[in-house]
Amino acid sequence: MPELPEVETVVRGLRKSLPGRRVVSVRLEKTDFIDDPAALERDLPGKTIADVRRYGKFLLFDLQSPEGAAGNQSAMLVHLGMTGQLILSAPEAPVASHTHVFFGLDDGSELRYRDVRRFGRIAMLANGDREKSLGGLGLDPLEMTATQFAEKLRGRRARIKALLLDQHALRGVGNIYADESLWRARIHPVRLAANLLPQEVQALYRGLQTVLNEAIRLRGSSVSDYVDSEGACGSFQLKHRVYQRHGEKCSRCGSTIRRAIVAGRSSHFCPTCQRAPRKLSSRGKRHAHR
DNA sequence: CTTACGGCCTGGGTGC
DNA sequence: TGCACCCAGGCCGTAA
Repeated sequence: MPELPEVETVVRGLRKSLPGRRVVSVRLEKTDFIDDPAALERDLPGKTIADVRRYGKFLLFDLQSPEGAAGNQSAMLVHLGMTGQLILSAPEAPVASHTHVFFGLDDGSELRYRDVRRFGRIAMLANGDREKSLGGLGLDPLEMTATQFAEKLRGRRARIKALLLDQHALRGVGNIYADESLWRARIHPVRLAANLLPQEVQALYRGLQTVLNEAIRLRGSSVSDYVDSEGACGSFQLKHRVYQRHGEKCSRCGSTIRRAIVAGRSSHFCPTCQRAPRKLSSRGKRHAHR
């Protein structure tokens, strides 16, 4: 599933060839994941892609009108959801199943959007819409300081796993990198953010940055459908220590990795390295035997 | 306001 | 061969 490192890898790939390219055509198949399909077909052709950027798990295509000047702040927003792919192809290349959008470019190449589950999203953003769509998002985990991170956790009674996944707190972290960074910081996913010790917050900050940077270096984790803009798999899935490794041995202590539902998501952790808290929360339902 | 949780979207994989 | 079921990420509505 595309999270920060996967989206970053796609963006870096697209930046090698898209800036300066003009979109000459848009062809749509299924459109139920597109905010306004008619607007996409009407407004995108003729625009030049000035830049491609990542914002959390979103890709942002900055667009320029041919005339220059007026109405020049438009952009296209893409979220890959769980199975979304953006792949640069030759127009004559075979079309993979579940390919729903074809962007024809002025150099004769084609950018294709493929999404098996269609949990992704595409939207055209006019001048003022950028703030509306992206303004509520939290800190970028690779740009924040340790102090900003600690500040974000302070006083929060939510489980740390839920907070890591909350895009309004941090932008870009998903299930894989939440579990992997918690393992590195030796923090159990049900711990309340406010109860983390300063040195644990520090360890989590470092764990997040280490895991995310290493995952970017290895071009992301290909666990389901993820591939980069050239259709190639990443390899960070080979470095996962807990994610989807339940039943295997912890590489640090040899205990058996467990899986449990936390914050509505399956969570993977080492029960020895990542100690469960005594009390789950103020309305804990555990009897606390022993 | 904060947090928790269930439901919804979809379809590939799994297990019977 | 079929088929019910699980599960994924994000988001939204509801409840406490």
